[in-house]
Amino acid sequence: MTTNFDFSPLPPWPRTDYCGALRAADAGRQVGLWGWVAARRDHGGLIFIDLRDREGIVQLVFNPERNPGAHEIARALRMEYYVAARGEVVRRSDSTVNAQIPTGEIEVAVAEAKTLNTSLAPPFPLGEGETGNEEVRLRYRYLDLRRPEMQRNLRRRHRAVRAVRDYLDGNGFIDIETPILWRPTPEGARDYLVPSRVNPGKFYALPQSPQLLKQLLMIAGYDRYYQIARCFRDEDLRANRQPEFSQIDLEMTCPRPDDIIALVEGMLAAVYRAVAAIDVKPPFPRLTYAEAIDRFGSDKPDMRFDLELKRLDQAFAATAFKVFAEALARGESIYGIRVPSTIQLSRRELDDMAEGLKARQGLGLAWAKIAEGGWQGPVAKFIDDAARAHCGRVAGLHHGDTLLMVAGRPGKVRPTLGELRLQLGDKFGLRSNEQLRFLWVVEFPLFEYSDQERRLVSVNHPFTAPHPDDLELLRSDPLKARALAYDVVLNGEELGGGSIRIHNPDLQMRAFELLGIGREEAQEKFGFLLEALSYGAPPHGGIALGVDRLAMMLCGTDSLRDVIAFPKTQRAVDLMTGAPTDVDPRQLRDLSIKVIK
RNA sequence: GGGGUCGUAGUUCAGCUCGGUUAGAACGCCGGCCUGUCACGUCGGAAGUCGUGGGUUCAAAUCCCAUCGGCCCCGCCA
Repeated sequence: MTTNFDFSPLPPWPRTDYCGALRAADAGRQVGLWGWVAARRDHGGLIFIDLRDREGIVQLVFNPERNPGAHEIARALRMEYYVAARGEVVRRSDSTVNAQIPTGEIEVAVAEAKTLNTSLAPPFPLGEGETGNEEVRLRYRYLDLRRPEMQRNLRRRHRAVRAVRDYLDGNGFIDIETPILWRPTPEGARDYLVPSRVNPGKFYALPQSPQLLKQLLMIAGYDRYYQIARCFRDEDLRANRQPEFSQIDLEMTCPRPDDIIALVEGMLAAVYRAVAAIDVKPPFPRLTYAEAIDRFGSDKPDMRFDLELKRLDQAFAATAFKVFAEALARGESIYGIRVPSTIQLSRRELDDMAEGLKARQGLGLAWAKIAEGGWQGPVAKFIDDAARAHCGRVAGLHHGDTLLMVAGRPGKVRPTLGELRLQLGDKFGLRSNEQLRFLWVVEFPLFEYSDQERRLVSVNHPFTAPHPDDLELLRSDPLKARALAYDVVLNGEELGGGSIRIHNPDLQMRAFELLGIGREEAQEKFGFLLEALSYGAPPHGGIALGVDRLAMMLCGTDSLRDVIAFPKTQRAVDLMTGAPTDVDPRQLRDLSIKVIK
């Protein structure tokens, strides 16, 4: 710890430029620079300092003969000292140009320098291309954020958000803030609760999203609303999930799904243009939910590669292969994946794959290599020519391909093969970030059955409008009813989702009933919504997109922590500040809260 | 709640299978020398509760048990 209380006044010269912004054209100019010492090369006589600020680094030269005062200061400089320097930009001689850095054609001959602050030796290197242990990086996040990569990531995120704001503003959307202290909601993720001191024993909840608030803004007549909204969900973390995150949240009156889809396509195109100078070309392809599940085993398929699932029930309708015949007799299905000849799976790899499926999913894997002389593999002999021909047609088999086959309930087989498909994609380098494959998944089901809760639950949320063609199904077979909901997917990552909302109070009440929310509970928890819908609520709908995930894609990283300034660990802890922490008993008393352990 | 993986100098890592002298390397740090380096060079030096606790053993970084923490995944995430 330093005991030096010299709070240096600022130097008498102004900062004229950013270090990293100087170029050959600046030669001859007198400049003032402030920055951190990124490298120090002391030749005993000449001293070179790489000075870094947010725009990059530039080389400072301290010459003991020309400026002994400045040279004396440079001798004491160490890594990460914060320094002000004044001097002339000079063109480097040909032999000393450094082509590796943007400022390499010039350097600054320092006439005067001042150390504005000293620094302890940094606990990890802050240079380009260096990353340390994430635990240490998070503990000293303010140093980690000095690293050029992190500076780049956060500024890309900034540019993306700016492009979104410009685009939505240009389309007549109004930015309106909504409360962070809100009310707990049944359904959905676990709420973060905030105790109310003024109302002992009562709690606010942090919003999981401003869903109902933006609906109320539509009812209130703002017509087009957006917000970069902070959302909170008290669920376990993942590489792409933090407990607090940001959404581009928007809502408009009287949209058709196509209107929202076109709007978002334009927005994403604007973002990619502004941030990455990449031309993404709407319209994006669309798949229905049913098709996505059937062909890719996922509601957010990665479209960068093929390896589609193929239903082979027909091919094996009359098979003598006992395992398949019995599965079909049980009403199960057989799905296959054609692995093209460009991907050669060894016997060992196939065995490992089969073992994995057996152990984790209890599913058996059958496979066959399509060789010149016919099918080869442990089960080939059980599969007759008719079935082979049929598989060949359905899956488009060629010589050299491998066909993977699994029998079981579609509800189990498809997601399992969908997962296997992604593993194969990873393993064989088919998921390159060079490609951008956007996709809309539409016509989600309105409800699904929750084994855990033993009731219907919303696939999207309880305010999602049913497809107008499926209103009758709400009575007869609600599980078959489709929703006016749509998700936008990029490279297998869900970027966002939205829907047309219910604007009729009776229909909304019907939806609550189907979810097992009785009249009384609905009134208590959503009375304000039902009431608002009764006052001339216009039809409305919208969407929300994850800002953090979008930033991840734009930065080509696979961790959300790389695009969030102060993220939390997997156990939802902030390693820098130690939050969450114990609190003073007095605070708890004020809140009428007793902690039980 | 569960599975996997990692934890050794400030940092990155080796050593751990098969227990045995003083736990090594590189980078960083400190000091000397050095006027064209840019990962400067060069000479010298300091630096370790081997995550923590317990056990086995004559002896534990190494084997066993528990525990804490980082990361990845399952469950969870309307």
